[in-house]
Amino acid sequence: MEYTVQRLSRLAGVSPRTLRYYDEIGLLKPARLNSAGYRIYGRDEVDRLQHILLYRELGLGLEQIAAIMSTPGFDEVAALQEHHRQLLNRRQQLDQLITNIEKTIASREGSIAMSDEEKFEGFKRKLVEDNEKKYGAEARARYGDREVEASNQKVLDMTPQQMAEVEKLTADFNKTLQEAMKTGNPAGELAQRAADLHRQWLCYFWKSYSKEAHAGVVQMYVDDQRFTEHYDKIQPGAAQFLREAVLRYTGIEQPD
Amino acid sequence: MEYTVQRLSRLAGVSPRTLRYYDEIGLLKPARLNSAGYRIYGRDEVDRLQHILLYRELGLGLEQIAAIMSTPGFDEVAALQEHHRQLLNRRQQLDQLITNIEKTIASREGSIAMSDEEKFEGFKRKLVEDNEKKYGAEARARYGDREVEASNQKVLDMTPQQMAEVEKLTADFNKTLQEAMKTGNPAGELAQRAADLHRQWLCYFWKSYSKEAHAGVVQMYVDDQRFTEHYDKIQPGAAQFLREAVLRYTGIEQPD
DNA sequence: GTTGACCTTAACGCAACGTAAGGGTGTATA
DNA sequence: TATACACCCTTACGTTGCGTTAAGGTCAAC
Repeated sequence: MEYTVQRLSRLAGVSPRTLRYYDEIGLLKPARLNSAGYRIYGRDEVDRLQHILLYRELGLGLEQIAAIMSTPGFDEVAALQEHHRQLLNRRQQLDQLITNIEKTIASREGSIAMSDEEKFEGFKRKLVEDNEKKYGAEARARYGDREVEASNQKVLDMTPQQMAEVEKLTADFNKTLQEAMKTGNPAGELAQRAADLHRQWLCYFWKSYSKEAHAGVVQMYVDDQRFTEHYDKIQPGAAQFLREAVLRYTGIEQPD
Repeated sequence: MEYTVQRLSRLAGVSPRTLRYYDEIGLLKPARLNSAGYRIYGRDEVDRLQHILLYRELGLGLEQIAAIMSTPGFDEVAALQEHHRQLLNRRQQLDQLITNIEKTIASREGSIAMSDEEKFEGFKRKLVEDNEKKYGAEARARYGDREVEASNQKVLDMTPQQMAEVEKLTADFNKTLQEAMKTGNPAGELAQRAADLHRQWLCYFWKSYSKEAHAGVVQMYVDDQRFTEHYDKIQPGAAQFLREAVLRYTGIEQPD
């Protein structure tokens, strides 16, 4: 079966403009152009479009979708299974929101009073969700599902006061790290204070602290470009510097 | 409790920019400005923001949110209940998508085959959803839940061929109506043909046709600005003209 | 009295399209 | 054979809901 833009658009429930746009950005090229330059789509393109829409439905950006679908070892079934899992997750989030609305209705009707913090509970869960979207798959691969769930739960359980403390800690840590880098010495006092602040910070997210895990995570900061970029915003080379400092702090992999 | 932009933003999990933007478009004004022009939010604004975020979570545009929240007889609890219903709806849609993914996985593994139409099933439901978002609440209020559900179900059950027929019918109807308006006579042959096409069109969405309902719906086209605007795009005065034509067609409220 | 963390407005940037504008194509029908 | 009409094309500017500098006031603390 061959489709022109409009036919395919009707089949899939998107606009012709969307298909042209996807062509323009190279996300979904037509199988061929006819003599007059019309876009002609075939069976493969139908399948590809279906996938694109699935990913889109999951909230991924088109660029990310393109990246995922073009990776050489792209395992379709595995990817679908992963998204199946995410959809289940999202349904859970929806349930939370539904509960939240029900509670709100009840409070409007005067039966329960809600604190300011409670009012935003559903949204806080969303923060966790967004984080999941960014780092979830990799984090799970590295640490296993149980660890990640525990971390998420800890964030959800935080009071606003604790949230504020975490933010303060983050700020302190950033400042201290920046100061420490000026000294250039990852073994110095400032650097060790930064490492300690980093440990404190981690303890807000981990159910238990270990030196090994701490050393592991800063190693990841160096290995994973996204983390590197994040820390390098504080100052170029920050991820590297932090790793050196934490290795000394934990006493693991003592350099000679 | 009083909040500055950043404090409130942290409480609610949004950015300060978002709060300033909401102020800018008049969606959420601070309770007052302090002597230096700082925005100061109070308890009422916290509540209002919570509502805004709830609506936003439901996928409503900010303009629509403002409209809903500013209508004079705005019944908060009723609105919340309406959204509660929509959330349940959305969960159903998610379930549909999950089913679709499961089917896709199965088909990738070679156990079943999917038709091109099936591949987009979950997404077609989204069309219905979007429609719901626009007109759902009012439609339900006017016709009751059962009628609306039935209509949605009919759309979902449509084959692509039927969808195409509907579109053809829509085009025919638009053209005929336009022609009819040139004659200026809502009782004329062309106008009556337009009315008949309109009846046919309705039959794709209604589980049963009645002259009374037909007359009622064209009256609504005139009363409801959004419909009026839609039909007036065909030609100014189209909604009015169609109403006259259909009243003659159905023989209801015969004018003298 | 000077940091540093807040606040302000103004303005441009962004994704993912929607929406004309201006023009070619193709086929059915008068 | 002409012409109508439903398609198709590219180009390009508009939209939503903010993110992100830029350029500059405010204020509590050291």
